[in-house]
Amino acid sequence: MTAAATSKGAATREAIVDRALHIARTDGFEGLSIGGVAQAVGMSKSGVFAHFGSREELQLAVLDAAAQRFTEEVFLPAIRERRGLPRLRAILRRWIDWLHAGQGGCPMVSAAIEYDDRPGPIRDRVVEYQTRLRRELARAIRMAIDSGELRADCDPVQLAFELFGIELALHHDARLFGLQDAIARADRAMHRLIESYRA
Amino acid sequence: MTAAATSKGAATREAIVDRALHIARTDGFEGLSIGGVAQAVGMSKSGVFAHFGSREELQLAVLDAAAQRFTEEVFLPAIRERRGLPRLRAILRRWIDWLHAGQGGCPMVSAAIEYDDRPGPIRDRVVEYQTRLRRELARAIRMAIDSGELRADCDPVQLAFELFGIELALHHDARLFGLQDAIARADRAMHRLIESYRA
DNA sequence: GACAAGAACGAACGGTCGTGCTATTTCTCG
DNA sequence: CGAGAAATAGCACGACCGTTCGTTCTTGTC
Repeated sequence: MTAAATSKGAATREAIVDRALHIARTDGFEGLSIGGVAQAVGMSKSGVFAHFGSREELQLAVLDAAAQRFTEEVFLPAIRERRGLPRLRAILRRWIDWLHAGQGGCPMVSAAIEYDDRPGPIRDRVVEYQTRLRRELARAIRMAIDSGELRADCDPVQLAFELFGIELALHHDARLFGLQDAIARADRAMHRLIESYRA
Repeated sequence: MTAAATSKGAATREAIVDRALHIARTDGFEGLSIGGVAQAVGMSKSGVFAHFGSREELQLAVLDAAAQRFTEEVFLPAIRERRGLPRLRAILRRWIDWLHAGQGGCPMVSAAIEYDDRPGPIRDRVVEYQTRLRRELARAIRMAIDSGELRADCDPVQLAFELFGIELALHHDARLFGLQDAIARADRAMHRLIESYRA
């Protein structure tokens, strides 16, 4: 049937994307090459190529995979926490963990810097994911306002911007200056920031 | 003599670096190619190559040029302001201007993301420049503490970290979401942050 | 076990990459 | 002006790039 016979193909495709994501963490998305990925998964170039049809499609697939994992490891577990500050704190906590989980930098950060000046499908999708991320973060903040834990005059979008900045600085310092100091700085910055918005 | 006869060569070398810096703004440092730069300045590949001896030396020269311009346009003009908050504010002001002055993202930000996981001379120099930047920023903050404008219990390194995060978020949002909103967010965030450390 | 469909391979393509080498042009200075 | 040095061009090289094509091997179905 039309929907069947995808067991083997889908499995190797997943394996390819997984390895490619690993490569993109250190070499960036523009550093992804069909040949390099093929060698990493132990396949031929044309074998890898056949799964995507173009390099750009491979890059998009890797970007999608990165976004999906971020959602699964940062946002989804956090909804087990009570709405409001606990959930917001859980998101920030897991976000920090995410930034230094695997080796190599966050793929979404790399993609944002690499394509912020290059129009095309990849940039479009980066904007889409970053917009969604910021919206979800603002949503969690808004819940903390509604529950009375943050002040009513707190602008969720503004706080989301400021928290995002701390995550970026953490990402930067962790990779360039050292992990432990960066986490301490980020923890303290977030604590100070949230306290300044406390009801 | 050994120190003479460098007029013409140095001039074209500067022109090459200037154009290369322009390219690196949009394509990143890994996007720099001898051939691409040569075409941009209207020279032959080997002509450009002779000035640097390797691609990496060209990349380093571009990185140095970016750092020098940043110092000239952000830090040097700010020392005309009185020590303390005015000078700190001047730095932040010009830093914001710098981020959206030329088209293309900030080369130092690109370099930091591109090489944070790639050991080598380029990464080493990026770390050096970022360390210096953070130290100078902390120095300006310390002056504002000494002058009594910021609280004595303010940690200069911590505040420098937090301000740096806002600049990164500004850079990110300006290029992905739009300049005006990002500047407004960053301005407000910096104002809030500094007020929270006011004596 | 036959057969069709999917998956992977291997070779080849035009192109660009960085890097040498050798001429040739251009500048500099006595 | 002319000698010598510096600057640039031209060409070739091996390697890798993304992509195409035809073939082979594997897989699942009757």
